[in-house]
Amino acid sequence: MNIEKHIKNHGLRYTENRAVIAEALYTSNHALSYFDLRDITKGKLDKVTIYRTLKSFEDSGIIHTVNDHSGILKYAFCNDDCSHEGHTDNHLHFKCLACEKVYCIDNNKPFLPKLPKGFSVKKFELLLEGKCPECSL
Amino acid sequence: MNIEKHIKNHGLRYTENRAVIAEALYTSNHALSYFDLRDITKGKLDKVTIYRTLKSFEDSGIIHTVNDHSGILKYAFCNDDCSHEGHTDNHLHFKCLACEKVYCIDNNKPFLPKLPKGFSVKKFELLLEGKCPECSL
DNA sequence: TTATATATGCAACCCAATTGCATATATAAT
DNA sequence: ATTATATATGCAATTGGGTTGCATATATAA
Repeated sequence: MNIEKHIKNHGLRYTENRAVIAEALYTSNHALSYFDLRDITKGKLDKVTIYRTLKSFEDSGIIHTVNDHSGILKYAFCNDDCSHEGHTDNHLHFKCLACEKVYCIDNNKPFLPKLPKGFSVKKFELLLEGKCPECSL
Repeated sequence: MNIEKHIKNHGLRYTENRAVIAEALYTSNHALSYFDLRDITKGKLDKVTIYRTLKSFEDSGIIHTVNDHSGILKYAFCNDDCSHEGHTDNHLHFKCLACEKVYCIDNNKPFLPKLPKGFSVKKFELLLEGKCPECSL
């Protein structure tokens, strides 16, 4: 993964800050919050810069937001299917009730529950909660 | 549905305010926010009273919260399976992208996607988005 | 090399939701 | 019924994640 190219390929200017944030999100195995990123960058970046960087990344399809109902938004690196034109809809997130980490999990086989007549589905978001492998040991 | 009994059966004191809020949630076909309830009660109830009533209802299993990622929590009446001991896990919510109403829909046949080894699921929340019957006409 | 668009930092702000505290009211005890 | 006690309510102030305005800095285009 060439972070600089990846950022530029999504139509964004490359900066050191963006590289650090993108790198952190890319290498993490779970979704990161603003606070995670603030700590990772050791408070060197302004809050607004981090939030705006995340917004730019989201708009351009580099990352997507994860709402785990904690009140704190989290962000995760997108696979290659995402772009500024839209994100893939197979969002499946797993939140560990012990460590509270949120993992992105490939939803290999999309399912769709039967809905009453008249409802048509454009996208969905599935949040599973339980115990992650680390916390199950 | 006897609202007074229902409230008392869940271990809460019966008050006029609670009756009005419970009634509104019971009769609505979609989840209501604090703002919806403020309007329904014509601003006669204090904001804190509404929020605390909702909290009490949720804690006692009368209602459950619905997070539709709008930044405003919504609340919906529970079926009889819920109590202070816990809510049923079959949460399935449908948010209309047109009118933005959120509907609770019975998840008759629970599904569970295959997860990588080590993940165990305690509960899940599924949010579907699309068009509701009214907005599809 | 200069011009221009975008990125960054600081301060102030937004707003859904919560907390502290005094008062009112529902239920329990007598 | 009457009093005692726990809970409900209202008001004011606060919290906290996230955003906006604006001046300055920096990346890219000309």
